[in-house]
Amino acid sequence: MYFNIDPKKNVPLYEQIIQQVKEMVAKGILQPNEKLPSVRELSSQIVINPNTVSKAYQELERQEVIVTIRGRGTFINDAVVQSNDPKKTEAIREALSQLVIDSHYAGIEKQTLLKWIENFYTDLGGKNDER
Amino acid sequence: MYFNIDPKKNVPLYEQIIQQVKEMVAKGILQPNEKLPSVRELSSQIVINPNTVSKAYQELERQEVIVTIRGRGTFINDAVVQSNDPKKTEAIREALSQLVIDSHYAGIEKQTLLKWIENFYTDLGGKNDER
Amino acid sequence: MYFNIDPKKNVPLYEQIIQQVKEMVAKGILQPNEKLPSVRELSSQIVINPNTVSKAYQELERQEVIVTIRGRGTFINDAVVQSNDPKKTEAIREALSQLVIDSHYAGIEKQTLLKWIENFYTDLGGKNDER
Amino acid sequence: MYFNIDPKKNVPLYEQIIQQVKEMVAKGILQPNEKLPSVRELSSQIVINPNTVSKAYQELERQEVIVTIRGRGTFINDAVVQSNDPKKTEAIREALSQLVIDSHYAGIEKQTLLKWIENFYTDLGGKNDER
DNA sequence: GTGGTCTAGACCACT
DNA sequence: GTGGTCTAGACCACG
Repeated sequence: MYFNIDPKKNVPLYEQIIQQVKEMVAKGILQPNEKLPSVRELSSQIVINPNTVSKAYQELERQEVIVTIRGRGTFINDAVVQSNDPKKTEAIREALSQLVIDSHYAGIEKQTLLKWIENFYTDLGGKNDER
Repeated sequence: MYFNIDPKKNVPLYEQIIQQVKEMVAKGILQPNEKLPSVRELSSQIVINPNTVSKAYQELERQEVIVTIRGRGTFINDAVVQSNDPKKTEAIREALSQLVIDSHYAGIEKQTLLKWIENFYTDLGGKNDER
Repeated sequence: MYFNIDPKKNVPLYEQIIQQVKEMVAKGILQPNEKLPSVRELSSQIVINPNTVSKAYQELERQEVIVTIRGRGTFINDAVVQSNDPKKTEAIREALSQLVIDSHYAGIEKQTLLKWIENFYTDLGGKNDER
Repeated sequence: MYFNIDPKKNVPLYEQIIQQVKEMVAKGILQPNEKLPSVRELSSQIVINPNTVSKAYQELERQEVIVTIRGRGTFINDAVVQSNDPKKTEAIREALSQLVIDSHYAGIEKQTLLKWIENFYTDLGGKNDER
């Protein structure tokens, strides 16, 4: 459970936690039913306000990535829930569109983008192999 | 020059303007040296405060997408400037990484992402074909 | 943190703030990671609108002189970033050229200019001596 | 009489004319009593609004760089008038101070600045030799 | 008419 | 409490 939180980024701290938990789950670093550190533990580990960690956990629970069992703690959900929400899909499509345009201005070629995507999926694929 | 500004999005209004101008330039809808609507014009067209449009224009000028000539107006820059800024590149790489993870949770397959990218580049490529 | 803002100058207020922060950083009066006054604090201190201070801070952040951490405040950047931007260099060269011509008309001699430059560098050098 | 006017610069057009006339006079390219093009001539030559040229000429006359003789035209003044205005001197000193700080951030070394000044004075010196 | 600057005042997200 | 965004309205320099 190593977090890499950077307050200087303009991504909110709680959002960074969410992203990294989801990333670790997607990559299989965090396994189903594995226990997460408590809010207090994590907040002292990454030197952050407990409320911020709490907010991240609440959002992760809402997204069904983790579940909280009263008195026992928070755990990774059994299975990755795929939302298949059309709104979410459209949002991602738009974000990708903007990313292509930004790449254009940054001088990044299509091949580079495609290669990156392949690599990112390889990272996720490692998880599937272990199944 | 049709803008599609949505105040309900959590993307700031001025950011939406920036994105759409950059998109239109990248797609060749806006040609080099073409005049943009004046701050007042655009602000009344999309029913927004002039200061907000002004902020967008100033940021676009900083990115060298447009140039403003005092007392005359703002114009698309002669050539698209590609920054080749390593920081910008890394930021895009990270954003793409996060996008892949989000796609994973949204149930979007790799093939879909790759197809979208191809399509987006076709939109940009149309500009080159006309040259 | 003493600012000397003069609304009568034709230099914009936000530009005066930028200049003075950069000056204090270059002279070592403001140290890396030091906290700047909050937007509201500074705006009430120098009797100016908060938006104007905000604009100055945002530009300083863009120039990587300061970093802002959400909900916590703004801080001097760890290291002074030297841009080495050819455009910026050329702009300074031109400004210096104009300044020499203006000096000519103002009856300022070359030796005076050279002496002033030496003095200004002594002010900056004091910082290096303390290292 | 070649002018190099760039509307894209954020220096006002009339200011650019003033600067270039003063530069040409200081370098001896324009000699005392030499006739300047009329407002209409110059405005059509550099494709600019006549009012803008007029404004530049008025300011140059105020600074006693040129003189207008009714019905005959405008001419370079007999001698370069050196103002020795303390306010002007202080303004130049401040501008130089800011320029040194900007150089610091742009990664320009003191030696480079000094060398540039020497070069600029060599350009002016050519005039003195011809006297 | 053009953009640039500034003020006053409001609301919001983040910590 | 922190900065970020937006509105409304004003004044100014420039062309």
